[in-house]
Parts: sequence; C-alpha cells; structure tokens
Amino acid sequence: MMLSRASKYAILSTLFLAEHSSETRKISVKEIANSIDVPSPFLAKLFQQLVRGKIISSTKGPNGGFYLTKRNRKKAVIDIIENIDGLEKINECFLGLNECDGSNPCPVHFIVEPFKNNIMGKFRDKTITEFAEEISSNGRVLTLKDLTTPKKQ
Amino acid sequence: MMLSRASKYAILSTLFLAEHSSETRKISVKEIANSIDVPSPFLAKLFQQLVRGKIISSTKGPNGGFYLTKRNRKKAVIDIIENIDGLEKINECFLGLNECDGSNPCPVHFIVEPFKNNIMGKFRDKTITEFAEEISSNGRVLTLKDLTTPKKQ
DNA sequence: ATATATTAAGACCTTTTTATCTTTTATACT
DNA sequence: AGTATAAAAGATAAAAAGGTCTTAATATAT
Repeated sequence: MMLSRASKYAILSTLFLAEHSSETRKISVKEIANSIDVPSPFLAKLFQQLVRGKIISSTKGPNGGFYLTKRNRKKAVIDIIENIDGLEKINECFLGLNECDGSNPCPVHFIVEPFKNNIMGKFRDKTITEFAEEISSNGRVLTLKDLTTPKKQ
Repeated sequence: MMLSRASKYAILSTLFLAEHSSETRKISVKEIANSIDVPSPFLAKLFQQLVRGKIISSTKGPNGGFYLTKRNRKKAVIDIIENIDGLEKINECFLGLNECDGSNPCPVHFIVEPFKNNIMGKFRDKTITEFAEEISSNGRVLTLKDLTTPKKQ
C-alpha cells in the first residue's frame, strides 16, 4: 500500500499540468523538470507511459508539449497509480500475505483495512481537476521543488 | 508509508516467536523458514539485526535458536519497523515531498495524515504480546505460508 | 576435550527500480 | 522543401532491495 517514486512523480506532475497547462498552453518535459527537482529523462519516460494510458496528452514539435484535455481532467488519482504501479501493489496486504481478508485476516488487517478503504475511495472519487482546484483554492502553490531525493542529499 | 519486504518478514516472524517460543523453547531459523515460505538465509540476516536491536534474542549451539524474553515482548511493532526500515521511511510524505505538514501540505496531506496517525498509534501502543494474544484469542493461527513472493509465481 | 548444532558475519549474486543517453519521428513555422 | 523543436522509442547504466553462500564463533552435550 505504497507508491513507487515513479507514481509520486506522475501524480505530482499531472496535478501540475492540471493547474498550468491547457490545450493551447502545452508544457515541455524540461519546463516541468527544471521548475521542479525531478530528473527530466525519467519524467519523459513516465510521461510517455501516461500518454499511452490516456492520463495526459502530448503533441510533438514546436510549441508542442504535454497538457490535459477535458477527458484527461476527469481521470482520478487512482488511474495514475494504476497506470504506473498497477493496482495489485497498492491493494496488497500490509504484511504481504497472499490471502488476507475479513475471514482470514493478517495480524494488522482490521487496523489497516479501514484506512485503506477510505484513502482509496478518495483517490477513486476525486478527479484530477477537483484535486487541483482544492490545491489552488487553498492558496497553495504546487511547486514540487522539495521532492525527497535520498541519494543526492 | 509502506514496509519493505524485510520489515514484513520481521513483523510476522516476531509475532510467530511471540506465539511459539520461550526462553526454554528456542526456535531455529530453519524451523521458522521451513514452516513458512520465507527464504531462510534472508531471514537469518534479519534475525541477526533484530537481535542487535534487542527486538528478539538468540543463543548459539545445540538447542539454541531464537526466542523472546519478557523485555522483548514489551516491544511494539513500530520498534521492529524502526529497526529494519528506519522511521523516516514510514513517516515520509505520501507523495515524497520533503516539506509536508499542516502549514505546507502536499496535495493529499489532509487525506493521508489522520490515517497515518491512527495506524502509527496502534503500532506504537500495542506490545508484541498484545498483538500475538489478539491473534490467538481470535482463534486464528499465525502461519505465514502465504506470503506473497512476486517472482516465483 | 571433542563433536555437533546453531547463530554471526561478511562477501557475493540477482532482480527491480530509478535514471540517462542516443536516435527516430512528428509538427510547426518560414 | 527545409529547419527547428519537441515527444517517442529503445538501449544502457547506476543504485537499491532482495536473496544466497561460505566461513567463523559459540554454546551444549557427551
């Protein structure tokens, strides 16, 4: 029940696109990767996959770049996670047991389960747009400048 | 906010020791590793570290093995996690931001935070003994047979 | 004392994840 | 058409996590 670095980058930069891009204002990988602290070739790879998964959109060439369409904006955070990590990973038992449910629970099942349901619900129900709006309506700026980069410290 | 495979193995087998071992009934790595599906050399390494961290105890030689003392039994699950993964990893922001708190929250901060506190509280407050008792009082057997082993499937 | 069972320690290997680099393809503008 | 710009694709590299093996140390029982 945790995200890979890749998924984190993907969620953050998709929210960034929601806030800053449009069909007439496309943003290049470098522009995102420079304004934040994510390695741009890695982000480029991720973006390719997100495009294939129809989470974000792209056009090549001059004035090209990445952006969100209206359809893209209706996707949920869970779709990003699914696209990058797959759902199995985030759904799996907290202690890694293969068979873990109410009738055959792991030692922490009843502690973890409500938590998981709740958070997954929100990741499923809120659209990218809603998330992005919530962020800006709270007066927060979505800079991703301070992503933890364990090695470089 | 997620555990390494190592931590999962450690939690499960410590609970196993709580249920099956005592100062006069020591259990070898192989006995645990065979009765469950965890690779024994890897578990052996983990156990060494848990012993150094005073989470579990060991004696060498014939009839030796691993077991829990009364002191060991008062440790909490969080101590196991801390010993193996460190607390930073489990405490870090869900989206990986370096600075993420109430006044400077990540996009999912207010969704994730309450649950994290709740779950961490339980991992901090319940002793190993309490966890183990809860398991057996519910008539459940703690076999770890079905740990997910992604590659081998 | 010696043999034996068992953990301890350290070196090593494999897989997965993260990151980079290079070449190709598509688009827009002139 | 030609050129510049940006993504797409694929090959490669580095780091981290997961796992194995060998040898040493230590406790027990005979």
